Amino acid sequence: MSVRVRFCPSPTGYLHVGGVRTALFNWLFARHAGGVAVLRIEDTDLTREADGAIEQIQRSLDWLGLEFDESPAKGGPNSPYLQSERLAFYRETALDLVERGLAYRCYQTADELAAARTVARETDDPASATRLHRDLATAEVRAFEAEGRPAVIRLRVPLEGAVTITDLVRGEITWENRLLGDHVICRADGVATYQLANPLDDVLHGMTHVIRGEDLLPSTPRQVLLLEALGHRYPITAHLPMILGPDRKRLSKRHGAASVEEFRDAGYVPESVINYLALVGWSFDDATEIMTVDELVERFSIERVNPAPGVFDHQKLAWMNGVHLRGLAPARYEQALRGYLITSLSALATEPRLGEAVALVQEKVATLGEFEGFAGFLFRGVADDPEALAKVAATERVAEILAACADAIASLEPFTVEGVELALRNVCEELGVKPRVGLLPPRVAVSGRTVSPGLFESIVFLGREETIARLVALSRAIV
RNA sequence: GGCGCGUUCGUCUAGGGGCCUAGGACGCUGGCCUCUCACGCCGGUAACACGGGUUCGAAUCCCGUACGCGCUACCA
Repeated sequence: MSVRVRFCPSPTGYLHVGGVRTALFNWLFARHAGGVAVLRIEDTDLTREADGAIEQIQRSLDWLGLEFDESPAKGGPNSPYLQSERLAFYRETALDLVERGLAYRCYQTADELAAARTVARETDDPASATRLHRDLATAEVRAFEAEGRPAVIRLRVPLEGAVTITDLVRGEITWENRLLGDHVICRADGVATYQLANPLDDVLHGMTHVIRGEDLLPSTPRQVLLLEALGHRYPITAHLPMILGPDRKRLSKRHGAASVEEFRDAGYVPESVINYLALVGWSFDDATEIMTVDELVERFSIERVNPAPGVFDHQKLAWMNGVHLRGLAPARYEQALRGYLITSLSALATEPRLGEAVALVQEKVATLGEFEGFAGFLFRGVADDPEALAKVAATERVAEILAACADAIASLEPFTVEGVELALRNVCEELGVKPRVGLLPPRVAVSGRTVSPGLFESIVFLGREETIARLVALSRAIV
């Protein structure tokens, strides 16, 4: 049977790092196996739904290039992919289980439940609190109904036996049924809970594997039991390790950037986000780290997933982003850069010569976010940096150097990178100053800063007139 | 409290009984290269949680302890 997996976020907010990793591993697993990846939205709890969350999740996946074969947006042969569109069916299923005695109505109020729980907690049967209405007499049921008490539906979990799974990441795991308790599969308002909707949809969507976070591991036995009651077999599972913050707690917004969009807005490129995330919890071998998406697809295997949780390392992601940025084909770099500048509402976004500037910065910056500060002078005036100004002003014989540079540039022929380099080095030699000293004034004159892309390339990019104008402007500024 | 999972350098990891005086990468750091920055190159730093077993031999297998995390909702 061909592989079918799903990524099923609930639309409670943006797509966070942990979610992306789950989406990515599912996607890699499917693509590697030539199977199908499904995107399903688990929106059974409308009260928790955030406006626009579905669109935002889809947008994030699109930006990353993780294309799902079946999804709410795309549709597919197993519609719907939105749980809110299948509520009636979940309810019927729950009712059917009640009919068959495999589930039952529980009329406990929240207070009663809470009280029972605290008591049961101290006993050797802590799950008993969930079973209080498991065997209600008909008269009692009638009384509750007459009272108009709302009821939830609980699954009648066997008191004996155990559930054992063989997780692809963790191996064999067993839970005793009696410790599980009778969990709620349908709320008092008639809407199914995750414990019913999720496994049922997995069957309806023909899932062969369930690849999800370790936080969901404890709900596996409940879902296995539910599907058994329904006469289905639970898919093969693979529970991925959690992604932690530096404090070893689950990664969240308080640890800094936690959503895909934040990384995009910080100038990260999908190539590196994917590569980095693939490596938290998985590795190919003892040395390979930098990989393209295609290579990841080819090399990914769930067996090599590490069961231990991992700390998200911003620094390593930043480094990796630089590596990918440097390796990007110029056209792709320009595309990514323009996309970045557009979303960050930069005026540079429409510059026609952006592509030419790529060659000057590609080796220099680790994120697209540095572009504007680093290379903005190529498109507008020099940067305003008093410190740089002070530093040139303190340089010996600045005026002389600037004048000589201007002269050299003025008469230079041909006006090429090599030509400019030769000319400026000659200026240094004639004035008897080392290049690292002599090239500082023209660098500040041209860029406004002490740190810049290659000086000679920058000068050629700006052109003869503009360069001379800037050299002159600086000499005037420092006298 | 109960149940479950986990534990190799600060971090991500390789390792699945002898190849390990534990390898790679990020970070930090010394140096080289160099028009600044960055890249690159050479070097350094730093780990098998602890205690018992099993075995000729354990980072690797088993048990226990400790610690961490997750779950313990009419949230997913």
